[in-house]
Amino acid sequence: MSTRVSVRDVARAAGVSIGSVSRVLNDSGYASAALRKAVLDAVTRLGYEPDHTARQLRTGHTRAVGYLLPDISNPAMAMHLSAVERLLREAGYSLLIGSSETPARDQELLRYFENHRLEGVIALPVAEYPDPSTCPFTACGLPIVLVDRELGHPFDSVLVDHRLGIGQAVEYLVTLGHQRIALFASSVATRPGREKLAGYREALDRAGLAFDEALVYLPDQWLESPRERMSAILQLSRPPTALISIGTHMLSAAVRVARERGLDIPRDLSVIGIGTTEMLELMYPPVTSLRYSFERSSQACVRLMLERISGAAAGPAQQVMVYPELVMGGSCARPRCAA
Amino acid sequence: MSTRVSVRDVARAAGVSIGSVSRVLNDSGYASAALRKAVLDAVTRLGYEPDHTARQLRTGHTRAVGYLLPDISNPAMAMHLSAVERLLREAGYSLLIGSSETPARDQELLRYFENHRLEGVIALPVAEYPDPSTCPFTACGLPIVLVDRELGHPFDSVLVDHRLGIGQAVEYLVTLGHQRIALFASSVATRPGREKLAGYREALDRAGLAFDEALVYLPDQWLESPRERMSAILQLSRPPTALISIGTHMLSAAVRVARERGLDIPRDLSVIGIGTTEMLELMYPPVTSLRYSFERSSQACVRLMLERISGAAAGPAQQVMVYPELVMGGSCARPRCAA
DNA sequence: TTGTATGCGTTATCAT
DNA sequence: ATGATAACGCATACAA
Repeated sequence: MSTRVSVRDVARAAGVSIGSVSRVLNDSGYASAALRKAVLDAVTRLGYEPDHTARQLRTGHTRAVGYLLPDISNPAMAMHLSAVERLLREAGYSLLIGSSETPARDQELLRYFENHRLEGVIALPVAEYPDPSTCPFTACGLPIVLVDRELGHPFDSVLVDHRLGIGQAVEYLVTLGHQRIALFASSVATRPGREKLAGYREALDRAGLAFDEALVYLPDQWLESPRERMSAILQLSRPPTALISIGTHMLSAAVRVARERGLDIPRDLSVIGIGTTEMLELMYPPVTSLRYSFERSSQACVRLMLERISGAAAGPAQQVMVYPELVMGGSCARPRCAA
Repeated sequence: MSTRVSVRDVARAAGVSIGSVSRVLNDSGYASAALRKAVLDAVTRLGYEPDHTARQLRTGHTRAVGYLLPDISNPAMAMHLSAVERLLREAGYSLLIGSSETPARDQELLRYFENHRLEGVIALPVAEYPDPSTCPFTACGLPIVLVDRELGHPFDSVLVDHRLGIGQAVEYLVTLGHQRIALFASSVATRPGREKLAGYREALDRAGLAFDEALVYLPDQWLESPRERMSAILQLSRPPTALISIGTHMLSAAVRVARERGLDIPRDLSVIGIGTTEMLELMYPPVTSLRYSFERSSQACVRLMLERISGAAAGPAQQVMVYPELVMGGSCARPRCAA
């Protein structure tokens, strides 16, 4: 591999100074038409491409942001990542990804991002830090946009209104006549699970239904699998007639257990999924589900990030709320023996 | 934000020269125990972190590789990406991702990666370039590892033996008594579709069955949706009794059409999916499917890349083959009226 | 309008 | 064994 051509080579070939080359290429300062042409000709002739590393060292900006997430292979996260990457690239930024399965990795990755002089971090921390003084995000000097997480200290963030969404789902099921509704969601250790549980309880209250702990599965650790829990729930003296569940894994496990027991969907069990269409299309009947737009969420993320980087937003942390909607499928019906 | 601490600050605080600081930190050259301690103390006291950009400019290596893929939100690709990211990071490298939906973007991204001085590129090009002289990958000076693609010019690559996999799937169905087997896969414009078609034809030949073009759907453009095609296929005078299909989207669409027509799986239609467990678990009965290990594929990718970067592999391009296996579910049965 | 010179933070090559 | 200094490729303040 021959050594790359630099500004110096271009300057020599064009018979001008390196300063002039730089000025023409960056449209900074004055440059006569003749000089301009000479430089541009030399550039194309030599196939010059500026070295990003050197420019970076000189100007101090990398035009790159980091994306910290617990698990890239999670389909929902991958879709969000995908949209963010596209939007940032359109804005001239590139994306460095880092997966952080543990809180310790959060800190490590943030330091890594800082040392690489990234200009900001979009993050879905795997855990929330109750104490701001030990929270690595608080300590990080970079602009940060949180996705559906709360970290005590106020950060720019894009939040999904899970509370509202679950409320709608529960109300819909109640309208159909359901009184025993199971909820499978993620741990209350992070915002999505916490808000879903809150929305669930609020909606039950509004409907005058009792909250039954036995019907909710919000695993902190996976001591008990969704399969096991679903089995136990179906053996209750008063089993649920409806299920609201997140994601592909939990939902598929729960539904399979139900079907293995001979239950028909929606005749014996109504089901509402939470997630994207794509994955849930596989089920038959198509599952009624709670969805929100990744596109909108990603746009908000990128907007907040760019505003913060450019300094357009210098004030306090901003929150953007994204609203889910209930998309009707064929997985819900009136319970068989409505009370 | 206060200005960062540099080697100079550390040197001053430790009462030594910047050269000594660098030597201690990089374990290069000599350093007495006393000097060593003084430097290390100053480093921790000031919280010094080396600037990656400057180091990069000086040493010429970025310890970063690019990952070029058509679509991050594709679950299979996301899983591969996820594993690659983890393995590379363990080896001290970071990953810059770039999604390229069109061939024009391939070139743009590769140039981008070159200018950013990445040390290599792992790529799943969206299209294959028949003419090596117009292939941007051939022009790219960086080490390249291709994932399940062939680009004429020999590149390091990790390939899946789709031909073998489809062969197994067809043979299994033939053993059950099927004679009309439909195939839904990606376009023959890239390797996966091409190899699948080849494996399909070979297996039919071996079984003494005729190839019927009407039963294969390998869309180049999506002029016709999987739904439409499946509808047409089921209206044939001799409709298929079995279906082999890739991915979540095609498979779910095809299966849904079949079910809407009242067909039962596996009684009226046997189904073999190609992809990962996770997604296909949603179906009931669980779908028999062709799988290969993303972990193994990713490991091979990273190994090839690191060998090429380190210079350990200086010879001709290497190919690593990954073999799929048929995982039994409950979506296949003998055809209703076996000939 | 253009050329020259300095510095970004490191590493590495020289002296000492 | 350690300290001074050049150079990586670029942008820019300043001189011309």
